[in-house]
Amino acid sequence: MTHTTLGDVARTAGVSLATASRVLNGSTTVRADLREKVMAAAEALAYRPNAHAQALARASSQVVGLICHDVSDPYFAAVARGAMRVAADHDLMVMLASTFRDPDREIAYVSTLRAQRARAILLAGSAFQDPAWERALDAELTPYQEAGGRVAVLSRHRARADAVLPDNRGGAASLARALLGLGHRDFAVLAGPPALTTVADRVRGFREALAEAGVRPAPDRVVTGDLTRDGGHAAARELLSRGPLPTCVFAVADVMAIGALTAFREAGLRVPEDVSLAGFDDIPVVADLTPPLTTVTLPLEDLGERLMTLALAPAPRRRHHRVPAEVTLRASTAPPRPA
Amino acid sequence: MTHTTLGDVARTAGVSLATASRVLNGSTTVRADLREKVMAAAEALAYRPNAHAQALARASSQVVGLICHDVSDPYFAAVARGAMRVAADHDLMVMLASTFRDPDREIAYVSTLRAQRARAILLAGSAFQDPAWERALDAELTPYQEAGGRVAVLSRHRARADAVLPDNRGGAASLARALLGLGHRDFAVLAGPPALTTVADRVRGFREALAEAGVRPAPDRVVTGDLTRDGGHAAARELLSRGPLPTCVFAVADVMAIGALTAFREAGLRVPEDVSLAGFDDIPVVADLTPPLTTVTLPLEDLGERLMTLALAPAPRRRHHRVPAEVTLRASTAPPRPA
DNA sequence: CTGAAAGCGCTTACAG
DNA sequence: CTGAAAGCGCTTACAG
Repeated sequence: MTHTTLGDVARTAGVSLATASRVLNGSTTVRADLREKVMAAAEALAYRPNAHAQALARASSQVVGLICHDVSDPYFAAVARGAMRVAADHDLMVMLASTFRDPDREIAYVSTLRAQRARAILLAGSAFQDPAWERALDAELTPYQEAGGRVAVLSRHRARADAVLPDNRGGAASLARALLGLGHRDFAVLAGPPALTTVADRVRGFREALAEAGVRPAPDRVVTGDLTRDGGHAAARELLSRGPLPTCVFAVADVMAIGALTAFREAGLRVPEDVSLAGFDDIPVVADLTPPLTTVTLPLEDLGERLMTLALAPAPRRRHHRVPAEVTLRASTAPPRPA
Repeated sequence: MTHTTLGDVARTAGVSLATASRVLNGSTTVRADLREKVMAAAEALAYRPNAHAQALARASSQVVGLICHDVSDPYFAAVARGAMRVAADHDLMVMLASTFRDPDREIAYVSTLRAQRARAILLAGSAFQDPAWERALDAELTPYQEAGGRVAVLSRHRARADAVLPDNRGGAASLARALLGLGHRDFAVLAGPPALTTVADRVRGFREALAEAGVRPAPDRVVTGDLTRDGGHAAARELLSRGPLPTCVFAVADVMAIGALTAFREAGLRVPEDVSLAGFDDIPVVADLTPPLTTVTLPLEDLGERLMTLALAPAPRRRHHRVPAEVTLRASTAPPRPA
């Protein structure tokens, strides 16, 4: 890679490196004729300053890192969109990484982003409830932060960092109450990997609210699957194989609910006539499903915007932005059919 | 940002910069005891080499740029996923940019990626059919390529670069033939911005195949909208307002078809009983819609993988990977109701 | 206002 | 095998 350098520009403009640098950085203290020459030379040579050299000389970079579990998951796609919008407003580039829910890979990416001297590192994926992982993550984050790096996390993490905290537990509880309100007493839960804080919080909130009403789903009515469309599909099939269907099914994420919806249809079951179905997140497409999905609405793009904004505006102490999660009732849930 | 430096490591290990560098780069020519000391020091200091300094010294960087129109569009999300997977295999980080279909922003991002000395720049978004834009893009791409940068584009571009070319025109033609085969003669098209090559190619292929059968949709049956869910929703409403519905509607992208499907349902129309509907792309969710959507299948993740692979494996001359597009018939299309 | 020079944090011939 | 030194492409006090 032999790109044009500042030296080339200075030479063809007949000025010193310093002057060329000043012009290109918008300093106003340069004589007009020299400025012209430098601009012309840069233009003629299609010059672009080497961002690495600038980062080194200025000891600051124009990149920010965003780590998520999977960009192609609509939840993260929406969060990334919001975060990238804010980054663009600040003339920052974002390095995006997908861990595919591999804890080790998450840590490796943080390390890489640290090497890149990213201005900030955003952890958009749910944390893993695993002390060893937390320690390893901390071992990367701490030196990064001590060196001036900024960290912001989405959802509950143990990391000492600014955080955007969607009310997963409260949202799930509200949903449970709404479903109880429709008359349901017989529930199943399609859960994701319990090691993920987000999953744990949602399951917990849902169970707690049911318990308040004296309702407890049987253990075999809580099915674990991948936090994906296919995971939801498989979990729903597993549920069907375990015996009589409950009147209402809660999938801890919309992507799982989508898979479940199709599994139910394939089994000849109608939603909500035969079984009510609810999800969580309110990713864009669920309102276009048939029936439109009842879910817990999170302002996804907004979450991403806040996350980036938090990371970019240093504060004396840690900040926690709690974000309410609201139940959105749609046609996929209805009162249970009288037995 | 004052991170630990190689100098710190060398000092605490009691060796020279060169030796420390060698150990950390895996050189085998370093005495075992010194190697140990260096490793220990690096570990103790939580040292991470400065990627900018490395890029400068080695004249090569570990990043590759990916420019798309909108990460939160499932089409790009899937393409990005594939591209990122390949990047991860090569230990490369990807800088992701969304242009939101703003031609100027696209060029600005190419320029920024050039400044980052990205190893490769991938243009995943459809090109704009606009000579001024093409010139401006070329003005960025040419110096980048001359300096050794690699460029790969997805879908038809005029740029002199490696290309992955989904058969948009052929796929749309095949779809048209399949729909004619069902008995349809009365079509509408929900089209995106005609300045996009992808849109132009799909509309053209569809029209050509209809023409071969002596069928021509009336001009007011071709409605233009944004290439989004909302754009499809609006276009479908506009179509409805223009008079009697055709028997079959082709949306040039699945995201538009999703919006159209909901618009039809809101209007009390049943798909496919009252109107058949088909899309293009086969983004993951369309198989879970009710009815599942007939569409033209593109191997989206694969597209992204190929794009990245192409960019990473330099070749003596330009390569064009043509990717077939296959019709996938699902329940959203059916023979027209006898009049 | 302008330029020579030092420095950012690495890598890598080149000596020894 | 190891180290001193030059160099990567910039920026920015410091002189003048």
